[in-house]
Amino acid sequence: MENKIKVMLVDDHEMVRMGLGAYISTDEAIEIVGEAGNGREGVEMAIERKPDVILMDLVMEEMNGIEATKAITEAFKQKGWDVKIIVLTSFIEEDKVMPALEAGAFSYLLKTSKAEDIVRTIKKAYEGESVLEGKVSQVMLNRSRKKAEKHEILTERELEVLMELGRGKTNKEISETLFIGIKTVKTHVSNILSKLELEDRTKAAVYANKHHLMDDEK
Amino acid sequence: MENKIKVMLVDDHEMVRMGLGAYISTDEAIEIVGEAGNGREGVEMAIERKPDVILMDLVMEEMNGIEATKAITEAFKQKGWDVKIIVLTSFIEEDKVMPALEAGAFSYLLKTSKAEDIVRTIKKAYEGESVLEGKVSQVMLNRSRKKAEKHEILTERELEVLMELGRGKTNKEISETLFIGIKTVKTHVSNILSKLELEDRTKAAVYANKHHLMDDEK
DNA sequence: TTTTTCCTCCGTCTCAAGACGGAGGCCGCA
DNA sequence: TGCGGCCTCCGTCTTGAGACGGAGGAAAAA
Repeated sequence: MENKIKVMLVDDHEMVRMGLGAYISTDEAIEIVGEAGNGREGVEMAIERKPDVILMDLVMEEMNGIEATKAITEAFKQKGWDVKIIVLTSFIEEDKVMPALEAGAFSYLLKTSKAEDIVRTIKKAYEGESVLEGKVSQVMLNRSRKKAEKHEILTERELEVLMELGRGKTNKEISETLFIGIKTVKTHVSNILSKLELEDRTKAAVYANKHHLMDDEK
Repeated sequence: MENKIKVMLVDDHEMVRMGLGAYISTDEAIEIVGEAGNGREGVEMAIERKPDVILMDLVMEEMNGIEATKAITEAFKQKGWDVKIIVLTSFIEEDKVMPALEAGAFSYLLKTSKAEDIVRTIKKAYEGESVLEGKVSQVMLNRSRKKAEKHEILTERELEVLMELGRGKTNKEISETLFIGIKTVKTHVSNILSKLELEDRTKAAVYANKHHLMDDEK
């Protein structure tokens, strides 16, 4: 058979690559054309070997799966090639499902999946059919339903203030950080509290932390 | 050769078990005597098959790796048997390293380890030599050095108050929750702030959240 | 037993916080 | 062009927060 599905593995766990490789290769319709241990390698190898399907881990050093996915889909689009990327991850990381799909991931599977399910997903992906783990679609539903996250009704500036609140700063400190007057900060804080239906800055700080609003720097 | 090292795998990722199994079995000195997909199965199977070494994942449904490790070491100790449990996990989960070792884990490896390193660790464990991933020992050092986690110098009562602070409560609310006077709450808060070298309750709330002090109920 | 530590409560005083009202400037949209 | 939303700043007023000092009781340590 000439037209085997060319599959590439990108995962920093050697044993996972071995396990996947071992099982997948037993299927006659599939052929492993490469294995990469991190995102960067994965991107280079993908461009070099033009696989049909890529199994991509998310958590990796050097370059994570989401960046790699984005890089590969962009590169392939430029060249007019086609590839289906299946994200394969250890557990459902809420905040990574959507970014992964936005980056161009085609399917989303958990590593706890049975080997035969993975093979089935590869074949379906090759045929153009997307597979999302049951729990994944639930997460997406939650997203779109809970989309009315309270803090999304805040203006940009108020959100900045809320982030500073989340760091535990006083009005004075915030005014110095954002280069505005203390009175202005007070106004923003008041608006934030009423919009979020909170009583005081402490509750706002807790809110900001629980919603991971300041995960950028530190 | 009769005396092969009897190894058991406990991991809910089928492909990891396959990968490990495939590689390990190629070594003549080692024999896989069982594979379990969660902690409970693992415990039962361990008691039934008396392996010499167990490779144990931490994150599993049904019963996690730490509980399983504890259960197995206790059961084996009662029966006078011996077993070395090697924890094999995806990434260093700070809070789980120590509990795992306390539960009786003998070695601690990352899944990013190369297959041959894992085999080497198995053999060393069988011979009684413990192997800890480099980063793991660093974590332990950090622990013992940073052991002076600020909030550990707080009295029990102050810690309770800090937890309420972390939930964003006012002095009045705290006084009602803990059935003490507002003045008393103020005293505690003052002491907490000076002990933790913080300026106000908001910073204390952020501190409590960052250190996951109220992860019990909600 | 004496001493220390911790939890409890009281009052006073100062100041940051927050509510409320008002106002000017900028920008996008109708 | 005019309207509305947003960011900015001002003042006044009330109150919760926090510092400071003092004190009693219970329980553990010396």
